[in-house]
Amino acid sequence: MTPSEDAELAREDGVTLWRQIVRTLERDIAAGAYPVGARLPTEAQLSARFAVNRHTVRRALEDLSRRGLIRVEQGRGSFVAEETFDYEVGPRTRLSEWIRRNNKEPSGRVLELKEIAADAPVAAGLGLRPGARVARLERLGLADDMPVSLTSHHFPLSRLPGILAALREAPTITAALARCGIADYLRQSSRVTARLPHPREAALLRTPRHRPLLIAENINVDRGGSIVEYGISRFPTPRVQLVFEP
Amino acid sequence: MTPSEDAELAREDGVTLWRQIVRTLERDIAAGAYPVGARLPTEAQLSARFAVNRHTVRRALEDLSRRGLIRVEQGRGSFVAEETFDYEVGPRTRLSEWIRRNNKEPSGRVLELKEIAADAPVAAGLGLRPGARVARLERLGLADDMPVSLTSHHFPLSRLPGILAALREAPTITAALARCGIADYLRQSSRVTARLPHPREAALLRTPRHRPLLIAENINVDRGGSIVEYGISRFPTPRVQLVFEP
DNA sequence: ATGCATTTGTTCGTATGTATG
DNA sequence: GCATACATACGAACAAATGCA
Repeated sequence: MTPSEDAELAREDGVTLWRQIVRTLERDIAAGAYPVGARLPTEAQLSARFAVNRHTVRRALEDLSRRGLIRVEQGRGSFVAEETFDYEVGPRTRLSEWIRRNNKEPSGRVLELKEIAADAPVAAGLGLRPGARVARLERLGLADDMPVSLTSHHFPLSRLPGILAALREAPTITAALARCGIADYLRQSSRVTARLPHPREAALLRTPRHRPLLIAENINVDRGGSIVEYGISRFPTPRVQLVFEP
Repeated sequence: MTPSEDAELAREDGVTLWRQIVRTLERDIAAGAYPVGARLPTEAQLSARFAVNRHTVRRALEDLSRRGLIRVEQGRGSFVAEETFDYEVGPRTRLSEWIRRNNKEPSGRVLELKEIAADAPVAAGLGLRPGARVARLERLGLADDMPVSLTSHHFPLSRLPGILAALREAPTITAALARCGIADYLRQSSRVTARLPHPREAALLRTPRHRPLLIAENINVDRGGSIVEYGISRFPTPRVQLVFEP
């Protein structure tokens, strides 16, 4: 499938040039000339193809971008928008289940697993005092090999002495907590903010440096209400969006 | 309280100079040497104080800025970050009530109020077809004259024919909906993402252009479950954070 | 680390067509 | 017909982000 050959634009027929370009590109995308994720021609190429000024092309691209059909990245180009993941956050949502519901193959890569002393934010999240011993697990979440999350999990070693060994052997956090006697746990609260990624985060999550991350700090409690985990998750936008339903 | 007198940095001790500067400034801020909102010394002054190159100071300031402890403004200086608002989002949270709970004086500025044709996202949010008539209210939310939100509210005119007049006269959305017979409404879902602000948004919310906004799309329903409002809220980070509790 | 080429983003200015009164 | 206002379109130059050698 190739882009429309007929690039002739009708001037002075009551339809603005940029709107005609929008229609043409929309047809090309719908017809599969530019598949999902593919890069469109550069603005310079498009302005040559349609024999208009680059501004006119930009206006058309801006319209397509606003309506979510394409995504424009400075210095890289314009791309046909790909599917986004809606992470439906509920009290017992588990990342892997959510990925599976989206018909993707979940996987994870452990980046770090060790015992550390809690710094101020971690201590506050776990309700401990700074310096307390905690287990930290940093993990990259993937859906069909596309990174969707980067999470630092923290577990209080005072309450869960065997968690380090359990995490080394168990495939998931749910399984590791079960080995430590936590049969079930619930999300008590989620604090959400956003910031630009550090270079390492951008590389791991395969996202441009100027594209913000969603940051979610989660506190998970056992059935008795005691805190068993404090996690800081980083999600690449707009690839991942969080959906909260009461 | 004055800044640490001891500005000596240890070289070649395994901790980079900029990280030592970070620690020193963190201590100074925590100790109240630089109170909230105060301006830090200029980069030149700091580089003299620590006897390092200005680049090294900048690296330290960048780290503090990333973590939200300070806020750097081109041409003005660096300032100790002010208090942040945690917006606790529940099924019946109202922005003005939340601001009041934070001991701030809520106010709002109507930027736009008119009837428009629904574009695709708005139509999807309201469960209408594109082109349907909707009322759109754009409003800047303020807490003690500090901008905390910029929201585009959309109301279906088919269900709420009198909403435009009601919004012109009523001070709040809750009151306007009450005039149209909606005594109560609930948040059905919130979709959260993030992006960098447009220039207009940055100016209105008084936030730097490289600081991301949290974007929350909310769907509000009446007691019967019908959609009465679809809103797109933009919150400046890290001044505002969203907290979801089930 | 540095520079370079590529690409999008922004801001000037200018000209023209269209709708309005 | 004329004056005005507004959106459209074009041109040029520079800024900023990215990727690569």
